[in-house]
Amino acid sequence: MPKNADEKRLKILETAKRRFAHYGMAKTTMAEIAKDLSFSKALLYYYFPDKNSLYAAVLEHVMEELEEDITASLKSVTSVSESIIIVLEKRMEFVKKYYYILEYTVLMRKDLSSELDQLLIDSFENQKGIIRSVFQRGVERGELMDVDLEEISKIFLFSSMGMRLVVVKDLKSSFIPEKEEFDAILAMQKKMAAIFIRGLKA
Amino acid sequence: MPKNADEKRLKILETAKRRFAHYGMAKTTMAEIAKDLSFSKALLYYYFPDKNSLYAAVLEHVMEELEEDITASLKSVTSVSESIIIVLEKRMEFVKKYYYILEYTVLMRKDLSSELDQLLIDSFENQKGIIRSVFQRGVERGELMDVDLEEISKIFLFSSMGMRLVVVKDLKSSFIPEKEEFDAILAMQKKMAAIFIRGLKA
DNA sequence: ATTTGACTTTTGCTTTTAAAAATTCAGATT
DNA sequence: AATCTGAATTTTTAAAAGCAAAAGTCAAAT
Repeated sequence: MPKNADEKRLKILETAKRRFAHYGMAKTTMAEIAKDLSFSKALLYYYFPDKNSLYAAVLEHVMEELEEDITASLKSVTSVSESIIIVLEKRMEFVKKYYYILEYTVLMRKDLSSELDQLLIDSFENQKGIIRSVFQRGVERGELMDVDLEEISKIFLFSSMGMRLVVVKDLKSSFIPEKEEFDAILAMQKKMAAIFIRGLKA
Repeated sequence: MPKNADEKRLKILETAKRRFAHYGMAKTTMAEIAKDLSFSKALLYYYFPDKNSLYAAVLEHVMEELEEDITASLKSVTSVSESIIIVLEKRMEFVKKYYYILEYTVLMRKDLSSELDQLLIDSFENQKGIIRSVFQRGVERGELMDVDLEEISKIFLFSSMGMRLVVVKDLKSSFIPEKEEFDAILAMQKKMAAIFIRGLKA
């Protein structure tokens, strides 16, 4: 049972997350979220100014979760190759788990509130930062040659995210991709990463 | 002045190409094409069964032009790096020139006639074939290590096409990308290619 | 400071429908 | 017979109207 305001806010966030992850933004109503919690609809508006902000908060929450997860997993690893594999795997794991929240939002990038849009940009920058620090450690330990880290991490991220998009374009009829498709893309991303990293070796 | 049927067919194709490249499929009417040529609308239907087929014929024509252009340019080059750069440059040149016909069609991949869809698949395979033969020559001359050519060329193509898509997603409001955007993507693709190829060196 | 039920405003569908565009065809022309 | 056309027909598209559902507001209660 929530005791104070902050806890209640969090409860709303979690319930909304479940709904959004399963049905997406458009197919989730504020009334449904309220009903799940046995709150009044108006209460949701007491804690969040509007639906968009609630969605943005959920998205932010998910992205923080991903970042923390990746950062924690990277602690125990040193080589660039292993690190990148972990990043790719974690990312795909989250994409699978929160498909509607993550990819669908990215795909709908056009006609998105500027708030959400900024969040996606931040997320991209964040991912790039993670990649960059991985490469940076590689350079520092002499594993990789000295390169423009900012540029290289951007290029790497574009390549791997891009591969994903090429395949998404292919998904004709069905809407939610199959597990096999996720796996196939991940396999390609890993292969690409291996070649890419080899190409950066000192 | 067209003298026979084949010439007239070609005239139609060229006029349609101009219209489609400039205004896209949806904003080009059969009546307009006919008017450009001072033909009757019905005559277009004598040479092409329907609008879709005409569009498909135009797309095919453009893709053949691209392939021939690339193949010819590759004749004089031997190194893998130079070859890939040529492929990337030519491809971007065509994307710029026939923006609506090429990218727009790819972007609209969903809800496309199966005829057009097949054409895009063929085009993709074709591009992959070109890349593969470049890599193959590299392997044969001992420049590159021995790899699964089919797989590697697919991965390379996905990466470079994907980078393009990531950026296209970014294009918020405006519809036709600026020259600078094309150039920026091309620069990234080249950089990625350089690292990728280095990663494949024997 | 929280919470809600009742109320107002927006948004997102159908349905309607008129115009535009695609497509067909009977017959003319070469 | 192969080409070609004007006119007619069918299909799409796009704007307008109506309506139900969902978003969002607010005065009053706890």
